[in-house]
Amino acid sequence: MTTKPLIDYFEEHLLLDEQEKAFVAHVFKVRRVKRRQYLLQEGEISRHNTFVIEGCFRMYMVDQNGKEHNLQFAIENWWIGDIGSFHSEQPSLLNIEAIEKSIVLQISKEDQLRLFVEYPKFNRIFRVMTENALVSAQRRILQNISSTATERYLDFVERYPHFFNRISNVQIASYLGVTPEFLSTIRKKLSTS
Amino acid sequence: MTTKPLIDYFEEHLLLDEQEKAFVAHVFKVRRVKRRQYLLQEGEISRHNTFVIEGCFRMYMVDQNGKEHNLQFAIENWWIGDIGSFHSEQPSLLNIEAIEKSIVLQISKEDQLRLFVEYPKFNRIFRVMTENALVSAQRRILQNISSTATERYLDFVERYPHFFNRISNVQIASYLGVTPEFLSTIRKKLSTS
DNA sequence: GCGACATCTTAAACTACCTTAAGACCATTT
DNA sequence: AAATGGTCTTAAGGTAGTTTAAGATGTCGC
Repeated sequence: MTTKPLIDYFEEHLLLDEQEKAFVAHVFKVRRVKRRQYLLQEGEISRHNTFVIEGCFRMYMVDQNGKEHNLQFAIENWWIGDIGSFHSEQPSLLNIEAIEKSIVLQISKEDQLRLFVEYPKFNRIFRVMTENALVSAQRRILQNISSTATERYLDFVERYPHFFNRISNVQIASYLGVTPEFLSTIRKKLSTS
Repeated sequence: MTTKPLIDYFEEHLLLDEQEKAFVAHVFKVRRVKRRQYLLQEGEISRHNTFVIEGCFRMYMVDQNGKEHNLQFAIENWWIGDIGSFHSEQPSLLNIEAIEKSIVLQISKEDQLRLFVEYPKFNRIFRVMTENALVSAQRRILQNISSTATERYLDFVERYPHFFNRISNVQIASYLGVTPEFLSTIRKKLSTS
């Protein structure tokens, strides 16, 4: 039963009855993804919401100079997707790439709407999930406008130790908003002090 | 009827019946706020969710060096509040200060829970509102890690022309994550080119 | 009309971060 | 065994942003 981690996740918010569990198992589809494979590419419309069962992803934007900037990582029990594109049905500016061989559960927009209409409880669960994501995003904004790169790096290591062990420094630098070279000098200063 | 702008706002998402409108008018309380008065101060628990009828606010954090960093502004028809503290009932790290003499509508946590339970439609409205806020926050994160201060300033002016005319450059600099002095040199360079 | 106070600007010295380029160290592929 | 490509590091010179201090302007209470 591949949907077990997802049902467990939902039940951390609200308990589900058998009918709801069955519906979740029915509308979320398993998908296996190779390393370097994309769930979403710039220009496409995001048609699915994705929950990670196993593996690791990054979501990034490419700027005018062709440089990549990581907005988010996702590992086991995290959600990933371009909410804006998913809702507005406009082409996405983001890319979602598997950093490791992965297994995910995906729900389509139509099924998610059915989920909300037929089982209103999920409106509430998704509202709380989104609120939590917003709080994290606000934390990161404040950190970006108030901290040095060194402070941001230390906070990242402390806050996401599991990410830190799985993700290359190139990707972490891109998440923190510095060049890999500068992250390297930060790490050196920290290790020799 | 002071709640009209709020009901109009809700109805941009979903139409309300008379009962729902009456409940909204009942649970949202009008509050008048002087310039420089606070809706929330660091260390307090956020007990209300606030919708601005008239006036202007800023929400900011104070860092270890005593410097203020603006997370958000809010004018007519915007929401403002520390969602994290409101939900977790933990002391807030944020301050919300009136930049202008203002009028707001506030709902308590208990009433908001009643709203969600008795009129489930609002779960959906608030979910969508929160999703939109999250998309904006993500945009800002990407901009912070990928753009120069000049680009961020130009984007701010274009995106929020009404803010731009009402808010001092000191406050805008604090929102953009630069010193007021540097914002001044940015503005000079832009005006002489 | 004066004093007190906030806002905005300018400039010089300083620090954080970037660019470019190169070399070392892997893990894969051929 | 050699070639390839990704990761991490080091270093030198450049640009973006900060700090401090000072002066100009404007606004408000009295």
